[in-house]
Amino acid sequence: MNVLESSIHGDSQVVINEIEHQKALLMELHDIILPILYSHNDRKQLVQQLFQDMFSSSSKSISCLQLRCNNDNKEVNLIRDQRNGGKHHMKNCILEKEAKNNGNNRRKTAQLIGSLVTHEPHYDGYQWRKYGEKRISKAKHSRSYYRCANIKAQGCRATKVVQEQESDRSGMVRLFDVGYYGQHICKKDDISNTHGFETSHEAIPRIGHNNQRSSSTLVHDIHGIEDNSFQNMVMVHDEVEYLMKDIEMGRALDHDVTINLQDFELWEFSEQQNPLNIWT
DNA sequence: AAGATTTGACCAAT
DNA sequence: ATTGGTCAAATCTT
Repeated sequence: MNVLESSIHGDSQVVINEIEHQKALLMELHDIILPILYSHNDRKQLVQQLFQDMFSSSSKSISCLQLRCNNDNKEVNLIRDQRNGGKHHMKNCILEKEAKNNGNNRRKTAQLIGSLVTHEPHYDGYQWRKYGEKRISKAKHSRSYYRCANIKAQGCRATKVVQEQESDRSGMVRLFDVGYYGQHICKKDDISNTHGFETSHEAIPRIGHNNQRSSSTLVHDIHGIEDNSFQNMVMVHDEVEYLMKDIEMGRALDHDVTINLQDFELWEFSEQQNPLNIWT
């Protein structure tokens, strides 16, 4: 790994830290402002919605960055293996083994390839179809099971499992554990409806409010960018759009965060191990 | 009508 | 017997 690559991932960590910092400040501001507005119910609702939108937007940015880093690492490793003619063969063997196990679909056979904790479990750049939900003993929230939407068209057998965590601060923050199983073998833009960056699953309902969205989180018109040599890459430029929106918000809150657009494009070629340790 | 989600049933693992 | 992952019919949405 060269110095440039190292600095690129370092930058992404800096951005994540800054956004986390913004979120913390937002929470503080939220706790200060809400009590002041106790007698102005109409404004209070609006302000609460604005806070919710800003918080949600920051969370999306972090999710994007985290997943981005992970996908880069996986893709880069794959490309390196292809160059070396080595581990890639092993990967194919694993996939074949998974396919052969098809007869036993009642038990999970795909290996866990990663997990993360996020506020936006449905916002990871892939399209998923829910195929089950289960109440888990001793857990407050049920667990949801999703398959890649490309299973029919391309036989992509990737799945993910989402479960909301029980911890909760002030009712405003909801955290979800997301586990990813099996590698994506699909090209994402083969799905008929690729306008949404989020999964087609309905968005997580907002707490203590109707589901109307303010202008800041209105429908994002996002389209995937496919690079033949980097299939399954997430949509770099669209993430940058999101990030720029969040940076604008950061400026509004008087936090000076700078992002070099070129850095994000360069991530596709970096070879560093996961610097964030988000995949456990 | 087609596609997506919900939900109870089924079944393997423990 | 219990748990949790998956199936598939029913239902909902577009």
